[in-house]
Amino acid sequence: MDVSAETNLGFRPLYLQVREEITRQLASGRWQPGTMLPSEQELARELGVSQGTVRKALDAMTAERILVRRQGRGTFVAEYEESRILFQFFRLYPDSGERLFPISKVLKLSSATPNAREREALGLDETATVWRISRLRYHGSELMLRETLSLPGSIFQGLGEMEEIPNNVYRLYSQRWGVTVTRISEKLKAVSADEADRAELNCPVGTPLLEIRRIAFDLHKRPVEYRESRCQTDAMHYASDLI
Amino acid sequence: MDVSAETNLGFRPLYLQVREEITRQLASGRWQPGTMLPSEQELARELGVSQGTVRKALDAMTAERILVRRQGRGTFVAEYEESRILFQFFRLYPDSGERLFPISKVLKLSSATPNAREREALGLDETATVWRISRLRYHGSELMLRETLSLPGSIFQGLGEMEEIPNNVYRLYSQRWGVTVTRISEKLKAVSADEADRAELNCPVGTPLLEIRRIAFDLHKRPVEYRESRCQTDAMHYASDLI
DNA sequence: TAGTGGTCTAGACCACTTT
DNA sequence: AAGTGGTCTAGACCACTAC
Repeated sequence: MDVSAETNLGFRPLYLQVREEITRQLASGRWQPGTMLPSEQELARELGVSQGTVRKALDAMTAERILVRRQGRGTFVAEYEESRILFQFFRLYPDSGERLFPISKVLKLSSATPNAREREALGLDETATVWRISRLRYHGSELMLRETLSLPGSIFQGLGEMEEIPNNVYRLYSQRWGVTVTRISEKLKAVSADEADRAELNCPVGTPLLEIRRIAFDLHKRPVEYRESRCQTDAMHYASDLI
Repeated sequence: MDVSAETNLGFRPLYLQVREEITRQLASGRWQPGTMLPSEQELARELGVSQGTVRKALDAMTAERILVRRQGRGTFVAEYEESRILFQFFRLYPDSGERLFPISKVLKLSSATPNAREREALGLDETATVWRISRLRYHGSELMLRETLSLPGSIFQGLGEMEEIPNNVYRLYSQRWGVTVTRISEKLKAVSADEADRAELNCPVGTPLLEIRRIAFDLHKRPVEYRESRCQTDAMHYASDLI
């Protein structure tokens, strides 16, 4: 058999290996959100590759929004500032007027055995536990949606003892547990308001609501949050850009 | 005044100029969808820049899904095959089972003066005309949604004389009018089925429906299609990935 | 002025496809 | 074997920021 005619299956570009190594160091906590990475030249020396190869890795991570590069300043670990949450992770817009960061009011924080949907979304079994956070969210003074967040107890240890859950939970995950949310997958349906919706959202039973089922993934593509939201869309809409 | 301290406002990277030039030639019809572009080396010679600069331009256009690059074969103008439509431009999925390209049944094709929403979406005024295509769409044998497409009469001349509108309208736009859809923006709401929905979708008045208002843009970022869809989501969902 | 990322070039070599 | 895109390197220079 002529070896030269074979396909080289084991091939893995150097810049992808570099990206993985930088991701590993990031996950291990070498650089905190908001801090600067070493310069391209320095990383290249550290890793024993050329500066152009480091650049390709950093560019890929910038495209994934894990890093932020600023010409003349440096390369930084992305933070969960409100503007980023608003633009990257939140697709609900008011039909008219200014966009505001949603205010949250927590109704309940509890621990439970995961139900079927939580198990499937988070890859858990019946022996696991989840935290459940029920909350309402407001756009300004307008009640917008109600939702329940489900979080694996194994990852978010001690969550139940928190006195207050902030509006910006992704920043909390990052600061308290080192969990970096990088990708989100959402499934939408139109549903009818039930009795619970009526009680919490103050709308008649039967009102059409937008139901959003979200799974959030971390740096290692591990599911870390499952969320079910039910949203009134008479004055809001969900925006989606297909590129 | 020290010139060296000023910011260089007029700066425009060469690879962006190259991208624009290639986009211009693409829009002018030099290469049809599915055909191969000249090699990087050849384009570099034509345009008087280095091969690396051409590569950067082609990579950017590939990221925009205008081009498709295949190692060992060449760089091709993206086509509107069904798989691309399904993955890039169509976000509705069955809750279970296989995804199918939606079958369309045209109910009506007419010409009209644009209403307020059409004027705003397509940037038209009261003196313009639009084509309106009303149709039903099926996933297999399952009726999924009803929708109306609105198209500027000035762009899609002669559309009214067509005997049949194919399922894949973006391929039609491309083949017949040289209109290349590259980006789509959608706004979603949950609404209640009205009398017209009942009649066409065969569902009770009051059923929650997912309403999708879509604007499609061409190579020059010009709006070329406005679409309002109303979809039953008891067995389907709308998928959205936030990255 | 020094340091950072961004652009541009040139060339070598690799992986993949086609002939 | 020839031709394509993909990777990797090295170096020069540009644009931007901070000091």
